[in-house]
Amino acid sequence: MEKVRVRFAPSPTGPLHIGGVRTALFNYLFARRNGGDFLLRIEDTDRTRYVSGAEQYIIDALQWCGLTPDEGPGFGGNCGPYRQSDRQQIYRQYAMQLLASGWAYYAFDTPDALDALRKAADADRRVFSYDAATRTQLQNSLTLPPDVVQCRIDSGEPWVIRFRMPENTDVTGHDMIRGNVTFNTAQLDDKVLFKSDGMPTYHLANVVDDHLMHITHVIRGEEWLSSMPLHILLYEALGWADSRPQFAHLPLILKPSGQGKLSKRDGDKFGFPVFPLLWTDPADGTLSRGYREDGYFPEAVVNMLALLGWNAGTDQEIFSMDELIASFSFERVVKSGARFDPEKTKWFNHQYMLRRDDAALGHLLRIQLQSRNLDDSDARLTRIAGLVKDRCTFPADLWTHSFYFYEAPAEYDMPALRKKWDDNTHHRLSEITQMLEQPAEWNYAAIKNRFSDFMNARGWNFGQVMVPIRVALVGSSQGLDLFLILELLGQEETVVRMRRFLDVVNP
RNA sequence: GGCCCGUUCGUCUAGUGGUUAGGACGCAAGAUUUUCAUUCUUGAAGCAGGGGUUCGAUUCCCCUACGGGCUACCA
Repeated sequence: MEKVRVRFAPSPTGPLHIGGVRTALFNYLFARRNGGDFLLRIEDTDRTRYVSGAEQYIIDALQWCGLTPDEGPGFGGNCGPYRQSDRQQIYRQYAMQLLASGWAYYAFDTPDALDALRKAADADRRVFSYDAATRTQLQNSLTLPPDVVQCRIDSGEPWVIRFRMPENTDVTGHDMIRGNVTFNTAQLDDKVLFKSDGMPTYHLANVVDDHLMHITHVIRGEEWLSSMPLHILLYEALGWADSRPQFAHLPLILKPSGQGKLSKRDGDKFGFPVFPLLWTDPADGTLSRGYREDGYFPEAVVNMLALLGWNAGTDQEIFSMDELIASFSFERVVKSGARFDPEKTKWFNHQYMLRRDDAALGHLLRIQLQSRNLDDSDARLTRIAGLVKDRCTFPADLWTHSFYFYEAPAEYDMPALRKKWDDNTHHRLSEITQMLEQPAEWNYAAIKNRFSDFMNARGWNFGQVMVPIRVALVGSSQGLDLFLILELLGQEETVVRMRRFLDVVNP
C-alpha cells in the first residue's frame, strides 16, 4: 500500500481565513490518521495578487493550530521546491509535452480581444467560451499554419497554452465525500494552462506538482469540484492516469449572515474573527482581528472547525487533536455547506478554559496583571484563577472576574446597595468592621465561624449585610463566595476597604 | 443563462422503509446558591413543497423551489 501523502496548497494572496484553516486541518487529520505525510505548498503563480507576508502568516497560522507540515518551504522534504514560483521550468516542460502530444495548443488571442468577445456574447444573452465550437475561429496553432505560429512566437508576440478539451465526452470522477460526479466536456472550455507571463495557471501547476510530489489524496474546498474533470483529463494527457490521486471536496463554510462562501474580504465585518491570527494589511495598514489575539485557544478553534462539516457519529463534542486523528474519516464528512456559529465557538473556548489546569490559568492571569503593572505569587494566582475560571470564556475574563483582589473598587454600585440598605446598615457594617479588625486567625473557616458567631450574638441576619459588604469590597453585587473574598483579600485590605466605604457612603 | 453540488430545530448535526426524529450551541422556565456566574432539571423549536414506489415514507425515485459552487492569462 502506497504511503498516504496530502497537501495543503494555499495561495499567498492575504491571510489564511478560517475555511482555509479547516481545509488544512482535514488534510492533516487524514494524513495522521493514515500514517501519511502532510505537505505545505505555496501556490504563488499569480504575481499580480501576491501579498508579501502572507506566506509567513500561513505558516504561523498552521503552527499556532498545531498543524505543522512534514514538508514545505522551510520544513524540508525531498520533493521541493515547495513554492510554485520556484518551479517555473518544470511546468514549462510539461506544457511543452502537452503541446507535442496534441493535448494543448498555442493561442494568441489577447485578453482584450477575448473580453470583447465575452461582452458581445453577453449583449446577445449568450456566454462566450473558448472551446471546440469557437477555437476554430480564433488565433491559435489549431487554425494558423505552423510557420505562421512559429513566426509569431519568434517575433516575441505574447502567447498562452490552452488545453484542447475533448468534444462531447462524459468524464466521471469519484469524490470521497460525494461519490461519482459526471461532467460532459461540452460544458467545459479550453482552459489556459500556461500564461503569457511564463507562469502556469493553477490547473497545470496543481496537477504537475501533485504528481511530482506523490500526492495520493487531493483534499480541497468544494469550489474546486467543477475543475475535477479538467484535472482528471490532465492526468490522462500527461500519462499519469494510473497514479492519479483521489479527490475529496469539502463543503464550504458560509457567511453567518447574508450569503455565499466565507471569504478573506469578509474580514471583521461579522463581529467575530475570520482569521486565525491578527493580520495587518501591508498595503494600507488595516488591522483584522484574529482568533489568537481575541483570546481563543488553538485547541478550541481546531475543535470547533473539526465539527463544522464533520462529526464522529457520537455525542462527543470535545475532541483533542489525537482524538480527532483517531476518529477522522471522509465517510463522516457532511455534504452541505455550513454557516458557523460564533456563540458556539465561545462555548468551546469556555470548555477549554475549564480543562486547563489552574497553574496554567494562573499564568494567564499573571499576563493580565502584568499588563497593568501588577503581579502576584504563583500560589495565589493559581488559586484565584482556579476559583474564577467557571465564569470565564477568555483569558482576559480571568482579570474581569478577579480584578477586585488587586484593585480597590473605584466606585460603588449604588442601585444594588439601596435595595439592601436601611437605617441600621451603616451601624452594622461599622460594628462588623471593628470585629474584623481584631487580631484573629484569617482563613475561610475561621472567618466564617467568627462571622456567624458575631451575627448570632446580635440576632442579625446575614442577608441584611451581605450585599453591602460585597459592594464595599468589590464595588458591585457580584463575585465569589464572600468569605473567600475576605480570605484572599487579607485582613488588612478588607478593613481598609470597609473603612473607606463607610466614610464615603454614609459619612 | 449553462453545468455541478446540496436541503433534518434559529445554528452545527445524529438518524431510520414502521423512532416519542436524538445531541450540542443559543433561547425560555424552574431548582440550587449569601450576590453574580457556574451547575442541574425541564421546555419551546426541525425532516423545503408536490408527485410517485410501498401495507407504510423524513428515509428510495422524479419534478419544483430554495441555497451553494464554477463558468478569468485568480487561486
